[in-house]
Amino acid sequence: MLEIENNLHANFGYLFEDELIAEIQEVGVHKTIKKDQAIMEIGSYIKFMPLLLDGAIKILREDKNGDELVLYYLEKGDTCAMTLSCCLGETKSKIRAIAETDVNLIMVPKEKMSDWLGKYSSWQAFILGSYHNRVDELLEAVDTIAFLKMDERLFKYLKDKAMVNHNDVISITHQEISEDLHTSRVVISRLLKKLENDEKIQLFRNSIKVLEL
DNA sequence: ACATTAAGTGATT
DNA sequence: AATCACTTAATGT
Repeated sequence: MLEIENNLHANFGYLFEDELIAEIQEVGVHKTIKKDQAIMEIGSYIKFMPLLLDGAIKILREDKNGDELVLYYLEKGDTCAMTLSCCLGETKSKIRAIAETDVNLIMVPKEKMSDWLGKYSSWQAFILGSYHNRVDELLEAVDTIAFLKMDERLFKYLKDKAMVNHNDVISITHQEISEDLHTSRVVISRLLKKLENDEKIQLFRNSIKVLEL
């Protein structure tokens, strides 16, 4: 429990007043989620708002055929923007969230969200700020998909992944990458080979090392 | 030794 | 950039 308290202070202390931190501790539930576990599914209602303490979360969009597309990652100190709009509007989630790494987070009941908006200016700033950040990241994702060619998208994907994992060696198969980027395995294999020839990455079985960060 | 899975490649659209 | 068809290489049983 002490650990969680320290964690809260470390990640959100510079943002929130002590009273707010205390309230979060009171009503929030600490949760640990293992790598690859789903945190939020498309169509599900949201009852809690997550505050990320540790780890990274992958945010995906999915089409009717079940094909996925990675939008962006959440890291410590972030919260999920989808939750914000869902909680306020009582709508279903339109995205899917999967734990990229083992994740530590605090679930805050959604009722508290609006309570705190009036009560704490730091909370208001945080909510507005993270909403702003998410919109930015979403626009970046749109740019990436619309304007970058597949090879650039792929390299960006690898760099982002290395970043959130704090590790330049990524454990993944070509097949899995192709699913995240919504393309085929053959295309990924070929582009990866090109990137390796350009000495931007090194290829191994089941893993890739990113050289240029 | 055999089966399975991951990755590399040429050809076609 | 997608798909097919095939090969090669690594790994599991």
